[in-house]
This record gives sequence, C-alpha cells and structure tokens, in this order.
Amino acid sequence: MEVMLKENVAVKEETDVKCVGEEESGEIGKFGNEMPACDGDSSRKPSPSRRDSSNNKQVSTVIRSERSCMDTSSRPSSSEHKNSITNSQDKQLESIKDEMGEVREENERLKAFLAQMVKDYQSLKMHVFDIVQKEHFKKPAETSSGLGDVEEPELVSLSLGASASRNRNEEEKRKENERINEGLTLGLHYKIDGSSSSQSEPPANLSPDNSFEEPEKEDAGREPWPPTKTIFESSRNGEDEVLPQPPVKKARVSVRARCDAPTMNDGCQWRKYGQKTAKGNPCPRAYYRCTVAPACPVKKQVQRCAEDMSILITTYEGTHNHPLPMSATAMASTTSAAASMLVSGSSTSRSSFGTPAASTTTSANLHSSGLVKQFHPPNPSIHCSTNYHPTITIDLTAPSSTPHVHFSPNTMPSFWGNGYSSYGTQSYNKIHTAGSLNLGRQLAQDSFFLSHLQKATTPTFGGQHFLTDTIAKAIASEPSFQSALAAAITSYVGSQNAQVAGEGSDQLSLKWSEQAVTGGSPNYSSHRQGS
DNA sequence: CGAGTTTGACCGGCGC
DNA sequence: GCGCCGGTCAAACTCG
Repeated sequence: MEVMLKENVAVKEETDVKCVGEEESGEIGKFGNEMPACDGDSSRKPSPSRRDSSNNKQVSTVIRSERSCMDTSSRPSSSEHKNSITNSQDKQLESIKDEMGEVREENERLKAFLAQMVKDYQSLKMHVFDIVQKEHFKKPAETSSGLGDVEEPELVSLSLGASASRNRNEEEKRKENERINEGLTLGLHYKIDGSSSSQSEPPANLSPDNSFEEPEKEDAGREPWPPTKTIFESSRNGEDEVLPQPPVKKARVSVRARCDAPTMNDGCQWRKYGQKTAKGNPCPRAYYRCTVAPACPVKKQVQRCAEDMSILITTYEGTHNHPLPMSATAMASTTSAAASMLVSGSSTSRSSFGTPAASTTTSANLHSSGLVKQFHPPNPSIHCSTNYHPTITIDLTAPSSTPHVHFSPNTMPSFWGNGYSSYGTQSYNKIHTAGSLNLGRQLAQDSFFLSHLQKATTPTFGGQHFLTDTIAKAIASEPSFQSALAAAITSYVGSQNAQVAGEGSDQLSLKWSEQAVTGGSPNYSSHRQGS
C-alpha cells in the first residue's frame, strides 16, 4: 500500500508539474490571438501531443520568443516589406492559433486528468490513514493479550466490521479499490489470519459468493442453534482476562416499516422459535431464525409498534453465513452495513482492536450494482459506555418516503461525536428520497443522499446542527452506509410502489400480500426454490 | 410424515 | 437474594 501510495503521490507530483506547465501555456493562450507571428521555427514549436512538463515549458519559451518577435516587427520599415511581412504574419498567426487551440484542448484534458488523480489520491490517502489507524490500535492489543499465540483456523470473512479489514493484505485492498472504482460488485472476500482469533463473533468463512461459515473450531455436530451464551463465551476467548469490560453484544439493526403482513418480506426464510409478550407492548414479540442455511446465526425479532399497530418493527441480529436470494440482498446489505457501522463505530476500546460485537456480512450484491464495502469509522478510538445490543433503527415509516435513521442510546457510532450518545433515540437525520430509486444508479444515489444530508440542518437542540453536519460527513465518507441506505430506501420505495400498484388491482394486491409474508409457508417455498 | 408454529418452562442478566 | 424481564428451549400441536 505504501508503495502504491508513493506511486500515486509521484504521479500526482508529476501531474502538478504538468499543471504548472499547463498554466503557463494557458496564459500563453491568452496572448495567442493577439500575438503577431514571427519567424516561426516549427521544429521548436511544442507538440500538443507531448505530455511532459519540459515540453510545456518549451511552449512558454517559444511563445516568449514570438513575443520578442512582435517587438521586433514593430520597427519601421518600407511598405513592401511591411506587406510581405504582414502576409507571412497572417499565416503564422493562423498556425499559432491552431496550435493554441490544441494546447488548450491538451490543457483541458490534463486538468481533467489532474482532477481525477487528485480525487483518487484523496481516496487512497483516506484509505491508508484508516488502515494506519487500525494498525495503531491493533498492535497494543496484540502485545498485551498475546493474541498472536492463539491459533485459529484460517478464516475468510465477509465481515464489514473493522476486524476483517485489518487483516486484509494490501493487494486485496488494492484490488478492492479497483473493483470499487470500476463500479463492480464487491466480493468482499476477506481473508482473516490468525491475528483475528480474538474475534468475538465467528469471523466466518466465505463462500465464493457472499457467504461465510462458522469457524472450524465449532464442532461439526454441534447444535444448529447454539445458545447465545455459548456464542458469547466463545467470542470472548482470551479477552476477558485482559480487558474485564462488559461484553459487547451483537449489533442489531431495527427496521420500522408499515406492513400489514405478519412479517416483512426481506427475502430470507425464517422459522419462528418463540414468542414473548414484552413489557410495555401488548403486542407479542416473535423470534425468528434464518433457515436458509442450517447454521445461519441470523435471528430477527418481529413486533408491532405499540403506538401504531400498522408499524412493524423488525430487528435483525447476526450475519448470514450463506448465499442469499437476490430478493434478500437489499435488506441483508442494509442491516449488515448498518450493523457494521455500529460495531465498528460504537464498540469500546477492546473492540477497536479485535472484537467487534457482531461480525457482519453482506451479499454486497445490490442487484448486481451495489457497493457495500468495508466500513471504517474515522475515529475508532472513542469509547462508548456499556452497550448491550447496540441498535440502529432504520425508520421507513415516515410519510413521503423519508426514512429516518436512529441510534439507540450509547450506540451512536463514535465518529458521530462524543457527547451525543446520551441524547437517546432520536432522529438524527432526515433523508429525502426521490420517488423512484434504482440500485443500478448507486453513485447517483450516494451523491443524492449526500446533498440532502448536508442540507438537512434542522436543529432541534443545541449542537444538533453540528451533529447533522458530522453525520452527513460521516455518511459521505462511507459508501457502505450510503449503499445500505440506498438498499433500505429502495426496499421501502419498492414496497410503496408495490402497494400503490396493488391498490389498482386486487390481483396485484394479493401478490404483494403474499410477498410481504416471509414466515409463511408459501413464501418459504418460493424462496427455497430460489436458493 | 416432515416442517413449521405454539406455548409453557427454563435460564441468565440486571436492578433493587 | 429475589424478582423482573428478555431470550431460548423443546414438547405438543398444526398444516400441507
């Protein structure tokens, strides 16, 4: 990476030099039309196709000599001689004009190239800075806990959490950047080495598409659904002795949406394993497990909102360890990226060097054009208070397609600023969306979100303006969250459209209703065939 | 008959 | 230590 950065810097410097030359030639261009021709030595004239700075400097040299010729031509002489000179000057003037035009074009091309290079450089710079920061927090953890002695099976993870990124080698990062820049679907095939052994959550292996598996240390014949206690115990291997901090539980992503069906259609197959009436809400809470894969650790809780029974609150926990149906990728990406943000951003110091509360994964395939990538909090050093199940809530219930993003108390990503976590659940941002969103236009969406986020400055209390601005910047710097929002909003808009379409047709309405039922057998069958 | 759902029992964390 | 509560288990039940 350093080599790559140096190369990039070198290219940038070279480009800067070009820019200087271009500026010179640009200034020269101003004089071009006014400049009378002289004894144009074509062999000394700059070739527009040349791109090195020395040639650009040659341009200025030539032009200067031409300007001196202009002074010379102003000397008094005979009329014939003047006419002769005038004709010659006209020809040369046209020639120079043409050259100036070409130089201008070259100038524009180089400017564009420079802009692109600067953009790439900044992106790469941020990436390197992020990695350096992570290394900075990783090293003391390894030295203090002796994690290097722990042997763990080689794991490949799709995790969006910070842990996975630390262990990617530079080549993989470079390739990932290339894939990002090319707008290709991210594979997120991260390879976890032994240093990742302190992962709380099963870092998981990755299948060729988008899945990962439980660590091999798990017994093959273990129960398909190990108790949470087992998960957490295994997840804290070798850490509690070093850091007697409260265990950080899995990050959760809660999605609020208006839905008449028992559950939201997120594309996955779920099996209900329990139901409980929680305190404060007369509506029972249903517990589901993902049944797409036998050992998928993903669970979800479904509960109707006490205030508005039409609102369905679906809380996702864990990450899929299997390929997802296409219909499930959007929501999975949404929840994974959001959970990853929580994990990487709100985790305590201990998680900052090796133990994200939830190893999240993503299909990274938002309908073949998604860009869910590693989420790196700009400021991983900020501590959070004791967190149990940090939760991010994506509110899709607001009218006019205005999803809200909430963070549970003390779970706001650290880079959103200290001191705000005590405000409790609150709508920190308001994202206005267009009537129709298309995941195939991911980049357009991202910029769209950003522009609106940055405009969304409606303070409700002191400091909110700063907070909103910070959030906007944070989201702007995190394509994963942008894509997550895009996926969520797309799902939301899609459902809205489906409902609208259903209003006009009973048949369509029925289809929508069927689609909306995830836990139901009909839907299960269809998804099953799909997967 | 297999898969999913229901539901009471059970467990562990947390607050008092 | 006790009770509350969230979460999970597992036997019984339902359904196709």
